[in-house]
Amino acid sequence: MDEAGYLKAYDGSVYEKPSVAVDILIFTIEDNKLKIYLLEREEMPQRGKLALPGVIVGVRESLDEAVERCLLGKTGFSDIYFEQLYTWGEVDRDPRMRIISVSYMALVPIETLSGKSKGDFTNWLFDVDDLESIEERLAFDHKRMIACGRERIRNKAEYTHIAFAFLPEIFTLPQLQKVYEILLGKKLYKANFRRKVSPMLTETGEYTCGDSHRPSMLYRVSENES
Amino acid sequence: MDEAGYLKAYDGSVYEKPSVAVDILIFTIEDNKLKIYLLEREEMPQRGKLALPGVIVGVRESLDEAVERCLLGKTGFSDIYFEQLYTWGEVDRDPRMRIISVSYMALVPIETLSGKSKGDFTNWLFDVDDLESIEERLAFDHKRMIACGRERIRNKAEYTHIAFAFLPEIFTLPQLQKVYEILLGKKLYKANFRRKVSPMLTETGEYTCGDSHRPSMLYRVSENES
DNA sequence: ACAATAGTGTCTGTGAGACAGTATCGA
DNA sequence: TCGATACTGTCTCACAGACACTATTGT
Repeated sequence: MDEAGYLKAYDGSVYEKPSVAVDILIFTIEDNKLKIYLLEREEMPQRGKLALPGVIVGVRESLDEAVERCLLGKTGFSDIYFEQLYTWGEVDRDPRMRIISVSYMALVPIETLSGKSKGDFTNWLFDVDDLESIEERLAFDHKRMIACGRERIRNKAEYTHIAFAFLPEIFTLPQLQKVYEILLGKKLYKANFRRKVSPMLTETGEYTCGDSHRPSMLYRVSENES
Repeated sequence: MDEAGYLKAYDGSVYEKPSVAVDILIFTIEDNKLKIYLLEREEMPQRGKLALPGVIVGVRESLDEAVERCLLGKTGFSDIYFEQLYTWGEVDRDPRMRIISVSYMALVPIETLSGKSKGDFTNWLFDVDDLESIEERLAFDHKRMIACGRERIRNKAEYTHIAFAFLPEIFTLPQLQKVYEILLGKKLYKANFRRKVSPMLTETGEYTCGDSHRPSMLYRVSENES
């Protein structure tokens, strides 16, 4: 019934198919800013413009597998948290051909990126809350995709634990608070914040040191949370 | 570069493409229950099983246009509220061929459905909170799609106004409360509920009558809301 | 001693939850 | 008058917000 890209209907007629891609919004926190990983396009059209990493979905590959293939190829990592965002299906969103894009977002601690990196990642990290400055350089409809991801992060920071995805296993409460403030885009009160998050954390008993001020206790996420 | 279903890569090789479909979860409220519209499949495979209405997305048609085409074809209506839910991309979710499904949910008042219906709709409406009883009759992976939609409704009922999509323009507060109770799956306190919703409603001044008890004021959603 | 940041105690106001009461229809 | 449902008043308690206070490091 399905032969290599054509769809044969019951009346025998044959239809063209759209292509399907996944595009990935890789977010991280660097210099107290929420940043996104973008690549400079090397091919026409839109050559030189900034684009999300993405791949065409193969016919024998699930969407999640395509995401993992893309993440592994672009960053050298597997084992990264990601979730589906939205599927963009306008006819003319890509000038080359009809292509439907399933967007995902991945959240990574900056330590992971710069640690085993191949190539210099930080050159390709852009402040998400200052997109205006690179607005003209963004390819296709990737600007609104990023806006969509930014909103999702803001919302999910309120009622889920995505903030932890930006931190290593062990972290301090001031670090965690800073992440929340960046994701939510507003200052928080220390005492209230600590009351709120402490029930889901476990003390390690260890402290930071060498900071020329009072040390900070190190925590990890409790077993039953995460 | 793109010829009728094949994707030609830069090295000249040619890849097969997946097909793309939209599947629609049409929800309504009937007999104080949240129900979903399902069709009995007339073709193999899974003939006789219950399936969501859906269509294959054409190459010159956006996802939203495909949804509208499907809604119009199955229900005879345009102008229905719908939103995208999730995109399902496992390789073997359909035994016939590789097909990626973008699921949407549509919310309609039962009056709209039964009003200008073509055919008897209520025969195809199933209680969403009693899926176990028809679990074996559900086609493909449509059961988990419905579960996904059910959850979305429960969540969005808390912080958005989707409840109104199930009601006509004019309604009473007891009616509205009942809708919320069905969507959330729990009883609410009358006084608290009224305090919460009344700020976004406008009184019409009209009342219900003939009900053998105290009449109920009729409301509509205020201009700046909805 | 001082700068700097970590961490705590406590007051206040708002709002959800719970429940008891009053109002108004048809029969 | 009574059954039934619409609608209102008010108490309590938990918790977010706000702010002032104490604690502990390096220099």
